[in-house]
Amino acid sequence: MATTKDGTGTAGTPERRVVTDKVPTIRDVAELAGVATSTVSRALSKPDRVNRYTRERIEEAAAQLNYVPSSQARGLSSGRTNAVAVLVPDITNPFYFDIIRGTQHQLKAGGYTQLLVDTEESSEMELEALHKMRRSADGFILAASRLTDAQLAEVSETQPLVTINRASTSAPSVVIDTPSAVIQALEHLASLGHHRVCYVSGPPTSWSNRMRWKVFEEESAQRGMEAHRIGPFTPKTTSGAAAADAAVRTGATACIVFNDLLAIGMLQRLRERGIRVPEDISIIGSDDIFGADFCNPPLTTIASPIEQAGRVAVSMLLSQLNPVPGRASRQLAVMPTHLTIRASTGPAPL
Amino acid sequence: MATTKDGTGTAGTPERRVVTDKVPTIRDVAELAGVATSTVSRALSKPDRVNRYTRERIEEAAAQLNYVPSSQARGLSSGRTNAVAVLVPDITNPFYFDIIRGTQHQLKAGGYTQLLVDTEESSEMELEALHKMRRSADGFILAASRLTDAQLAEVSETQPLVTINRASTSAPSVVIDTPSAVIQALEHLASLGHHRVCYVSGPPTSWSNRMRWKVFEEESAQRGMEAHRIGPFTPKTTSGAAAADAAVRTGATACIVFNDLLAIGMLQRLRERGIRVPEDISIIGSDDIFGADFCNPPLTTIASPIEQAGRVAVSMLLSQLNPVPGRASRQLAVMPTHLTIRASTGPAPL
DNA sequence: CAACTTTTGGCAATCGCTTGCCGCAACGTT
DNA sequence: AACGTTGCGGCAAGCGATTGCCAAAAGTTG
Repeated sequence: MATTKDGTGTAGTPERRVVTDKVPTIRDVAELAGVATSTVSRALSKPDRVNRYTRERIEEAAAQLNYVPSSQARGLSSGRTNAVAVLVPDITNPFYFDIIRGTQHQLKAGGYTQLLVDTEESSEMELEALHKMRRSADGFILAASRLTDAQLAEVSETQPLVTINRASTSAPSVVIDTPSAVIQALEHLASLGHHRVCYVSGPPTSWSNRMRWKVFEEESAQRGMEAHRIGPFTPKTTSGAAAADAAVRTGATACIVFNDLLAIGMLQRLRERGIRVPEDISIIGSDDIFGADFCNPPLTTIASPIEQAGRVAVSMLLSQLNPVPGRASRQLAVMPTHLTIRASTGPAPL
Repeated sequence: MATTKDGTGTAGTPERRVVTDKVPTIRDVAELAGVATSTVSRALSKPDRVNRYTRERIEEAAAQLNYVPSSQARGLSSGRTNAVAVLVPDITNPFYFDIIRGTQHQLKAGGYTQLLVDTEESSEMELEALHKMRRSADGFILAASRLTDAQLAEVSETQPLVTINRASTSAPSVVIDTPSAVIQALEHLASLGHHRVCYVSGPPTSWSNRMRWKVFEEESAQRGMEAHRIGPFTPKTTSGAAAADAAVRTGATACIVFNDLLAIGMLQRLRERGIRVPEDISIIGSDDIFGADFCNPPLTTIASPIEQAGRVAVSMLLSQLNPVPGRASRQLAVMPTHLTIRASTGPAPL
């Protein structure tokens, strides 16, 4: 700050031309450069609309005054805010941290500001945010939206949005390749000799939860495995105890768990109860969140490039906001998954 | 801007007054309520400036139109943006997640929007953000600022800000009670019979890192312990391996580590090398981040209410932004700490 | 060289809201 | 009864940019 430069002469009190508490506006720049404000505006946002020489003069003036355009004013007159709201169901959950990291990164790269909102797993709050921020965001990224298809369709009618982990016909989405992931996991368990498997369910409003169970059910049937299902559980470590107990009661020798958080909670409970993982029961989590590699035992999990999902979602949104005439924007991105095998899975007990 | 307005009656297709794609402005509300826009504005932001009856009529009209004021326009004319920027050195780090969660929560409660920025551990980026967002945020929360005292003083001159984990005479701050924390930790180690202790240092630009070492050094001297120091290390799990190796080489029987991330990384490396924790070496982390309780072994750590720190920081900032005449706003908040003893510390080896 | 097209920059109208100032009523006060 | 007070609402001037429209200047063309 306090850039003490004074370009021209400014004879007078030397040194004191800068700062002076008042922030410079486009008019100050225009004055200094000897042009109209409209020209400054153009020079700064549509560079080829003005003569190169003029532009340079303006840029110099702007730099000299340390000018930063007011996003407020800009937004008001242009209708764009250069901000994108990212809605997540639970900031507490490390899974979303990765998404946030991805979106943050990509938004910054595109010159956008990220408005982070926690919807607390509630579709009402989600709708409310969508409504209230309508004016202050150019678009929305909905991570694991809790909205119904109808709501989603309606909302996407009026505002640009991209969903993550929630397929939808009405809005572009980034999804994880669940089927393939679950199949890989079951394959892994089958090869270890497991026959009785259990799906530990997450929030019923979660689309990905429903998807996982669907594939789990079909695929285990196809392999002649006995499929159980317990839940729903809140996807937090604290629900792990209940989940673990329920899982044990089913008699299953292996579980595929809605997410790592829950899986880690189960791990803790099982250890408390003296049930050995993986000797007595195998656990597979999902998401490969921070911590999955150093919990005890390290968790076998369905890994996916979550951060990248955030990035891709942003790109899709931005290309929707600033369409390139020729190219249609992508409507669906499927992120690949792979099974990261660690120590929480092992041969089925005899 | 294609504003299609026609004020008066618009008798014609009945019923079609609502929605019609165009978002309602304050003028629409005023018209519907039969008052001037200024009255609407007041009714909505300074309720007792207008007659109760009038206000109700306006509120009703607003509700009917589904009116949401434009934060852009509001900001432009009022000079306030109702947004606060939260600057963190590294969104990757779970420690900051807790802060973000805290600030998010409190900001929402106060009707503010959170603008999240990752400064990537760089003081330049921090300054740049501070500068660029000057107009778009009413205030700043600097978590673990990397600025020098002088820079901080200068910046806080022009914009309201609160620092977290960084004491400063120029700006209100929320800090962790480091001395007490380190003393507790050393006390714990002493009682377990440790004599050779090592401080595993984090980023040299981190104020809390410097503080911790200072207290560590003084206090261990006072107890006649042999104090080593290694580092600096990047505070990430990946640096843990180097840190672990260096720590072992010092011959210390216990380490206090700059943060949990690094400590967890060390735990992994030690385990790889077959060095037992806590039998061969004890490890104490700091922050009690997500994962500290379920890593292997669970980490003894200096815990502090981080999320609350975020909340407190926001309260301090907001009370600075909207001062209550009578009450001076707090300049310093010290968050208490306590040692959470888990399984990574034990008696010194013989 | 006249007629046209392109570039380039200025004018001024907005964008949607806030707020200082003013005026009108309805109420007390002496 | 004349004169403050107060309470309440309207007028209109901005806030700081963007942008449609226009005119002058510069470049092209036959």
